[in-house]
Amino acid sequence: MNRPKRATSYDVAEAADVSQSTVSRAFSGGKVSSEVLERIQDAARKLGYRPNELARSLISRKSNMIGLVMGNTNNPFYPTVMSEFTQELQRVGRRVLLFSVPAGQDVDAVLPEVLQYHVAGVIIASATISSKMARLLKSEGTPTLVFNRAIYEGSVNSVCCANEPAARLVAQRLLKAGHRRFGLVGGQADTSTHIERRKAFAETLAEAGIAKFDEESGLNSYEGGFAAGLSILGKKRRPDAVFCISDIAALGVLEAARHKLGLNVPGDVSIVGFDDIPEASWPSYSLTTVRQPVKRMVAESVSLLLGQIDGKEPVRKAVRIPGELIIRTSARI
Amino acid sequence: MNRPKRATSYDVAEAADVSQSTVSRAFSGGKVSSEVLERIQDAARKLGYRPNELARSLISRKSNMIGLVMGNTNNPFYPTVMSEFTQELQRVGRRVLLFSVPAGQDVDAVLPEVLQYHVAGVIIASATISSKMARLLKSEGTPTLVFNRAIYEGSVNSVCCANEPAARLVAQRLLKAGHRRFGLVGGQADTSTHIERRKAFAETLAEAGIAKFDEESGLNSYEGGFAAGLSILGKKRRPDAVFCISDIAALGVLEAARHKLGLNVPGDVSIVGFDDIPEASWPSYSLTTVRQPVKRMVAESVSLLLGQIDGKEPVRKAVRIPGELIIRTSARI
DNA sequence: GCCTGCCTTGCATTCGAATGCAACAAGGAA
DNA sequence: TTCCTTGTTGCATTCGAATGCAAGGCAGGC
Repeated sequence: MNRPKRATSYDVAEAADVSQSTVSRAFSGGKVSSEVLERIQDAARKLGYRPNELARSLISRKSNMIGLVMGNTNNPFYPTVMSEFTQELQRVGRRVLLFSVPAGQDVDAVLPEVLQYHVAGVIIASATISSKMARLLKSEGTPTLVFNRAIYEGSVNSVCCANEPAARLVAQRLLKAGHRRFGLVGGQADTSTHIERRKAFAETLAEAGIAKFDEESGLNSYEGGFAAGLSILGKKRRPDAVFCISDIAALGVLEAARHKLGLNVPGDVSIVGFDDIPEASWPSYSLTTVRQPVKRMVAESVSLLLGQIDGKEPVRKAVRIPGELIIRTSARI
Repeated sequence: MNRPKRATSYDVAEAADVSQSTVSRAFSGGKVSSEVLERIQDAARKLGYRPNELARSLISRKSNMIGLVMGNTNNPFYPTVMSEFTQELQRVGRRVLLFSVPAGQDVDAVLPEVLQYHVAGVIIASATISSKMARLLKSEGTPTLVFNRAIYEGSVNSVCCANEPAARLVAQRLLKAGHRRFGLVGGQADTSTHIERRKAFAETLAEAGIAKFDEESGLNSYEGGFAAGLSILGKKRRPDAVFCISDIAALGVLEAARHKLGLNVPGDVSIVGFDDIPEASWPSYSLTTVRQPVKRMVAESVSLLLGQIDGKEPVRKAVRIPGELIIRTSARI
């Protein structure tokens, strides 16, 4: 590999008959007379010169890469999130350095690697952050934002959906429509999304005098939802309403109900999801669900993180974006 | 932002009472006596030192970042691809610098930006590369791989599905099963996936004496497929078999057929897709389709690119991975 | 005891761009 | 004319780690 040497600022400097410093200033917004600027741009164009971002980041001690750490990739909600983040960050001139958390590992393993790249900030989606890592990030001074997980301690910003009012509303509407036996298909038990949605749902039922409901884990995957659906709806006294912590699990439940158990949805059982992934709106499902406004959440996340990078925003902020109940036909509501 | 200074190799050197060079060697596999190595590792642990990847890449003139350029993100096939690439590259110790091609723009706009980061290689997925860019990449000496698009000229490697035999097989099976009026729901007309699949399909029909078939663009999106389905199946003399260039469009066609036009699938019309996205296997769809073996394609892509980076592989290679016809119930076949 | 050779370590330089400071030119005020 | 101001430009240094080369230590062979 005799990799051809790329043109550097020195090459351009020589060609334009100026010093390297001037070339640098020409490309980073410094003061340069218009006549010289033109000469430099001409030379740069001829040589195919573009500043080396690595050198730039090294000397200026600030990179414009953002580390994006993604956990679970089974759930089609997250590809959407990832793609929104990439586009939004790109729009504001930032680059995305992508990390995925390998199945079975946790974020702690990859975060140090992210930091080796001296990213300007870190976004953690679909995963929580241990207090050990929170401390690490703080001591390194790397602004961090956790997406779609609430952080109850530490100094990390977070943006997530207002889970509790949304879950409460779902329970209220189901109750009001006359449902009496409930089921819940959860996600990972230790995530804030699961905990908060479950808690608000359970409390609302309890307030109406319903102390118990069936519960299964849907693992935030289609297959998990399918299995949970079979189990929860296969019983003699099956629920007449099932609330699912994620749409992808809800679709699994729906398929199991219709195609495996021969149930009518919503005739025999109402099914409600959470997320509003694209599939939820397809006619075969027409899933009633809580929409997480991804675009808004992502935009808010990015602006919060950028503010923190620029040192303007307060250190600790937990933003909650309200969800929206989308009524379709999978529930009598 | 008084960003706390991070520990450098000099700090570690001082703490371990060795020179900076020795610290560097300790972290990059050079020769260091075991006694000294231990001292260095102790000091590094205490200081929380990790080598700065940017400085490393700058001096050694090789980064371990791979630029991943993604086009179309509507099609759920690509999130899968992206996630597989991320995991596979991470597995071999590479990082992914992610770029998305903004809607309406082409790859030419983002490639120069990718190169500013002096990535070790570039993977372009879901988009083609102009010959101008191919020249640029060659002159910069950046190994490049195009995924899921055939490249007919230039010196760029590519990995894609063997589209023609697969499409031919679909046509043959549909013919054999007695279908006589055909429809095709295509993707973007200028992509090799569209062109190759369409061509093989058309040729096979022609060989059987069927010169004409209805054609619509499904835009490789659910909505596009839905609209195409309405148009193509809403006619008086509608096709009894529709082949779709992508699963996501096929699902749109299927929904339109069933829920808008009241057709029975496969009773009234057979529908066949291409990709085998997860949704295709869900009972509501049970889509007969051609599976693109994503894992194999990705693994092959990565190994090809790495080979090129290490200077071992030949410069030009077009790998074709055979697809597999997955028979489900959306087609009488 | 001395020389040879290997192994480990340190010194000095390098990658490519940013930036504080000094030098300089041009223009205006006194 | 002289002095001062303002605006450009260049010089020298810096970021943090890798690496060629030379120096030093130590063992083995003679």
